Amino acid sequence: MKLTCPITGPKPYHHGDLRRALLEAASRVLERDGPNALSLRAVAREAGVSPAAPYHHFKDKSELMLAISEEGFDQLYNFMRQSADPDAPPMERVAAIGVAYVEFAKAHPSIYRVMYDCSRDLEALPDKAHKAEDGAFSLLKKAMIDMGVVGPEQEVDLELACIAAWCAAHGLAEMVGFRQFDSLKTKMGGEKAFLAGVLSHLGMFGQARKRG
Amino acid sequence: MKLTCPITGPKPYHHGDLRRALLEAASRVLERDGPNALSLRAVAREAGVSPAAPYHHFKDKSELMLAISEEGFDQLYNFMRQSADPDAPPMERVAAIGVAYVEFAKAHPSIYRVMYDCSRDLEALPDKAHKAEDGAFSLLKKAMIDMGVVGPEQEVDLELACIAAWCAAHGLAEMVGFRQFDSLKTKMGGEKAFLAGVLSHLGMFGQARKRG
DNA sequence: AGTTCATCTTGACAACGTTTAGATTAGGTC
DNA sequence: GACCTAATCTAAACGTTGTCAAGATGAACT
Repeated sequence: MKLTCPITGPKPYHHGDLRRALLEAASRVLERDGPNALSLRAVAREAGVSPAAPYHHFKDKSELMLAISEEGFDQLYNFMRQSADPDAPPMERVAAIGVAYVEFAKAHPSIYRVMYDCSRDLEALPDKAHKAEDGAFSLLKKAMIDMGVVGPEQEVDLELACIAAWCAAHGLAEMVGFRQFDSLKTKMGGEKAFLAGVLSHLGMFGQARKRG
Repeated sequence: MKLTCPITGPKPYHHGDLRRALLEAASRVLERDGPNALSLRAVAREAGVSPAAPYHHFKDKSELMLAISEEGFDQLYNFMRQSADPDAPPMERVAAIGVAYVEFAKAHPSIYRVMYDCSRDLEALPDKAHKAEDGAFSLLKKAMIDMGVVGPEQEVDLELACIAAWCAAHGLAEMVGFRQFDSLKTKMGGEKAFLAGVLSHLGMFGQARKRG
């Protein structure tokens, strides 16, 4: 059967660009049924192909997950970039990046979960394997340089500060992902105030808020 | 068959205290084969019982995992308590607690993974469901009060500071769990210096290091 | 037109979580 | 001591999963 999509036009192989279709199907499954329902077979089912079809595009399940993860980090990078107004003062920009990170994790909890499940399974592998994060990470690094808290001569300290910022954002993202903190939120008058409050205690985000 | 263990003596039910045995078997599987190999059947196999036996002691797999998780948080709590010398100045104590947290996660990566996999699956449940963390969390809170950074009158701010500290520690624990940071570590002359460096950027741990 | 090769399907396998029905045995009652 | 009840364990099965081998299909090139 020849499936020529009216939008994207004719596809390169006899059943279309299945790799792309699988990733989109995975995204749909993820949003609809959550990360625990994300099986290879469910993705194949959603894409309308046999359970073995994905094996011609991904070595195994973990490679599919990794591809989803990479798309997720791309989305995260774009969102962080959009949220950081390049004309804003550097400190505000760093703070905005941190807030964007947490907001992304909260808006797309399933994708965020897959992203870090993959990272966890890449455990003990060389740093090169984690290339997915690099785009977002270098965006943060650039903003931190502009911020001028760490001089450009101390690149070690810059790296440390960026790692620390990433830890803080990831820790907070996870925490608000699986804890409610309801009583505290109401006591503070909303989630936004709560997030700002926690961030004010967290390293360079705190610095940014104190000075900005 | 009557199995009377020579060490622990006769067991209450006809095949012994299976609940305890299952948890110990799970711990063994976890250390030997890692978190991805932790299946209900594998635990039953390790304990020498049928695949259906665990269902008389745990509602389902997630309840087994939760029990393991609770034991893990107990261990974490004890390790944190041991590491925080009660006679040391408060700021040192807070720093010691943070370092102990990260060291525990690094020393028992499989258990740590199960602990937070459970937390993630308890997502969107009331805070009461997360009672496992509470022991360790209140230990931190006590040390923070002694530290005197946040006055006891502002209990909201105290809570925020504790949450922030937990986020920082968890974020760092995960980060060093699945990233090597090898070049940076060697550049700094060891892992200890690296950890201290990152911590110095992270909120109240940073404060503790700057002042202590 | 025919060959080649990537792509997809079919059918199978082991392992998993879970349920049902039946065997075993501990603890309390006569 | 015999008996009953209820808790505990086993055996067998079901549906699902990740994965693979064998065969069918069709696109692209000669």
